[in-house]
Amino acid sequence: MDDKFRNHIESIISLTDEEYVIVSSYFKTKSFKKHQFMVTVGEPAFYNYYLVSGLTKLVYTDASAKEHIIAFAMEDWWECDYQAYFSQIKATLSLECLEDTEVLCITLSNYHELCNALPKMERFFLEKLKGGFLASQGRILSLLKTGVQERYEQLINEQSDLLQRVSKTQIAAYLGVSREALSRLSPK
Amino acid sequence: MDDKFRNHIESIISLTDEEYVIVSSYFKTKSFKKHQFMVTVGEPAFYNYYLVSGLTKLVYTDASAKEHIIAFAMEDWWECDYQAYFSQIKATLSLECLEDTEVLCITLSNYHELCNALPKMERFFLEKLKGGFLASQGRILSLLKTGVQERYEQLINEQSDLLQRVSKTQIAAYLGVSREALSRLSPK
DNA sequence: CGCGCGATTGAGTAATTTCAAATCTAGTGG
DNA sequence: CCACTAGATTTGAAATTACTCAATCGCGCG
Repeated sequence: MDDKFRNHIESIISLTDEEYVIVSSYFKTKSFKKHQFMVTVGEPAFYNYYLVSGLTKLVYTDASAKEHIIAFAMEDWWECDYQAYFSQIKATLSLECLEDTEVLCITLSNYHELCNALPKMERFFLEKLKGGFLASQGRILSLLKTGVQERYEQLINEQSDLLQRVSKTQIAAYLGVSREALSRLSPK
Repeated sequence: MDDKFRNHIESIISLTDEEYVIVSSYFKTKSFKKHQFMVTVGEPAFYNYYLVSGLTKLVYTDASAKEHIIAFAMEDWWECDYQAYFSQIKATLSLECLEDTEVLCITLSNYHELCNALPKMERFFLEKLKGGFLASQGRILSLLKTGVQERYEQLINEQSDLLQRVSKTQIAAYLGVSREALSRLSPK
């Protein structure tokens, strides 16, 4: 049933059947419907989520109710308000489903216990964190390079799958421009 | 001599004297003068640097020779073109000294060997990566919240030390606005 | 058919960039 | 102590870009 998850982990470290059973035991399965919130602003972020399927957006809603999308997450990605999760404080970001979504999730204390029980999982999480860090730095760079046009084209090239699953309003909130400005760019 | 470095590590994991000797043996000391490059675009990023003292900027220079500052790094920070370092490809970012800088540095292969020799160092690096990831996500958010004014005020509050050591031209390149626009903001 | 949502278009306004010139500051040598 | 220079900062003004608010278009669904 969770072959996908096992493959995901084994792309970084190898596991025996017994070890995989141990790993699995620390996770819980959940499902969410489109428009449901996996993390809600003002509430604790109990879980770190591995997306088995579906699509979510990690959002900051500012004082004037405008949404800013920090990241999309889909199949095989991990997502969460990590600031809130790791510090066990209330979430300032929301994680909302844009499609029906299946996840495996783990609490922070289970995460620590799992790393104790199976230290090599620490290497796995380190690699994931590394990936997240590099992706974030790349995004900072693309936001600084100012050219909205360029950012949009880069998105078209590198994440064309996203464009088919997400409204342009969401894309605009991700690129950091108004939906009208996005609409006036290059050949659709 | 390296008490500072030891304290830095021991703020996350504890080390015996012998262990600290092992750790140290994987690092090399270097010093750079103001305006020297610790990482140069087009060359491999051989080292990950721990800054003992000094100040550096991590920069992307775009096609029109405009500089975009991804991050500043100072005492007790780690910095490097991580994309290039971890993938062992040529750097697309430069790391330049804004002041004379003393570092401890480690190659990628030494990093791997160190983690094998002393697995708990993996937890240390994981924590550092976590810090970098959270900082990057915070920066993405502050770039999306658009208000340049707000970004500048946030910088004044949270990094007032930086303002005294860095020119406004650099600050502007970090905030993502022209130096003229920055100059026209709030009461200096 | 008509409703509702997303995308587009239009027009006026606000913010930012660009280029140029003026000002300021710190360090140097007379 | 003063003049001089180089670099950084500020100011000015025009041009560009993006935002906001409003209206319209397009399409799927009940």
